[in-house]
Amino acid sequence: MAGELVATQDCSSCPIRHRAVCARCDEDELSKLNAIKFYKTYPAGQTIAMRGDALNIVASVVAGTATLERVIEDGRTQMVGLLLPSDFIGRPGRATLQYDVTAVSDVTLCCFQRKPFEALLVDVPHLQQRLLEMALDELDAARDWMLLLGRKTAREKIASLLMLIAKRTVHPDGKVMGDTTRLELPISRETMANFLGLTIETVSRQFTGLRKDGVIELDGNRIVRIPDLEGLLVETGDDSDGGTLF
Amino acid sequence: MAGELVATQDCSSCPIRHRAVCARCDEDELSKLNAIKFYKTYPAGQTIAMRGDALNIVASVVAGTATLERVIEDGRTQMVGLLLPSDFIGRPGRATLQYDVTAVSDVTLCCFQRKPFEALLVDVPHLQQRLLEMALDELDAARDWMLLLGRKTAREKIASLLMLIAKRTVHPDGKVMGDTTRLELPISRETMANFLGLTIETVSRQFTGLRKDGVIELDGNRIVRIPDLEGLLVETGDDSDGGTLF
DNA sequence: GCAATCCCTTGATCTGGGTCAATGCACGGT
DNA sequence: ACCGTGCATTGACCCAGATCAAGGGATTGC
Repeated sequence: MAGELVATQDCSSCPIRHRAVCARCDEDELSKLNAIKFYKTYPAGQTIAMRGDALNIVASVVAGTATLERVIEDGRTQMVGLLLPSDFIGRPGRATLQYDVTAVSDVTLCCFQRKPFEALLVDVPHLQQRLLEMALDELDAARDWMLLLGRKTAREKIASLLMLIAKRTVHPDGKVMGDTTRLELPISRETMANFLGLTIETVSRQFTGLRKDGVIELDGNRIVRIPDLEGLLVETGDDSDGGTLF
Repeated sequence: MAGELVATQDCSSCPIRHRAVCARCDEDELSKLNAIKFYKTYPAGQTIAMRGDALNIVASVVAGTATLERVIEDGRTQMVGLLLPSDFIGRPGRATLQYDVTAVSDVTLCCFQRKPFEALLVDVPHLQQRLLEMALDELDAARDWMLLLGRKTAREKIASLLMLIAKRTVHPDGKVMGDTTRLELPISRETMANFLGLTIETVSRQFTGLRKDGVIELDGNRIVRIPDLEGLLVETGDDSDGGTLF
């Protein structure tokens, strides 16, 4: 596992506190977490870990975007997880990794040594509980994603992806979407294709299609404006309960 | 939630003990589990629970096959979970159900009241741990499934499904596949289609295709014989690490 | 024995999205 | 300024799998 060691910081300032493992810890527990914690950064494009690697850390994403991918020998690739800030990597009780983990943008991870982390789990029940909650959330997300992969059309897939990114985009003012209709796509066309089970050509065509139909506006190829969110939802065939896809 | 109440049995004889929640319990813990436990059966085809239902139990599948499905308004259906004996339904901390649960064959569930079950989790850490393990297993399975849905061809999908059923089929002698090449499919063509993100016509055609190519033999439409397991694996493009799809 | 279902198969045809190939940028390096 | 390299777009064509439609057994009830 490559990546540059950055610094050991105090967990109380950990940017992921709001959603990740340390959110409910008291001072004592925090100091224990701090003792086994360190930060690493990876440049965009770098492989963070490969399928089959022994994984002796667990980590939270602090900044940037990473992906989990399954690859068949012939090169076909399916993304199986999109890791945005506050998402968790790795699992207690599993020594080896099932997927390739890749940094899509520059990524900062908040890492914990796996062994002592697991030991801590035994002492701190609410950590275990938090991990279970996160695993169940991921499971729900994975299942919504399965609906998308198995039954949605290319256009619906793109629309769902845009909605997903919108929901997970935190604007400088701290608000989440709704107020703004401007999105920065954190991933390339290829990454989207691997996410959606499409080819990059189809992704590209769908974007131009949506643009020509006036559903979205493109500014460069990473900025999307969605004037009429409702219109997009209609495209999505969205279950409107919002789903749990991240 | 319909279903006929069967009997309250002693947990030590619970057929799911080997994989489900009570596997590591001592006598005291077992008696606590027994206090909140009861069995229910559902006839084939019956809806066990609908998306949005308040779910005040959790349960293990003791016998039979059930499915978890996500349905879009226009009728498109994607199965997101296949529940075979020893699989677990429901989740602590979630009051409502995200998916439709349907009995495919006659199903017997070993049910626990959700509230007291959750209370028990707090007292019995290894139960919590077991649930986390199961959730992570399901997550791995879901992710393999995503690869299947997003990137595999119809034939590969069928082959993967057959392998999956083979792995989960327990023969009367207690052995799992390998020794036998004869499978009983627990699900209909339609259910398979919803599993694989295909139409029933395509599923049917793939079965005849595999038969004509000599890869499988059909006896009726629920019995499959696979003379050459290797041949099927070649079809599958199987990652050969076996994957974790159930 | 005869409908009526249910589930499955098979055929004919269509089409969404894949494949192959060319072109268009935006960039960093020399 | 000029290339090279890495995305993204666009076009032409094709094909796996969907769709539409017609039977083909089993099983059940009358």
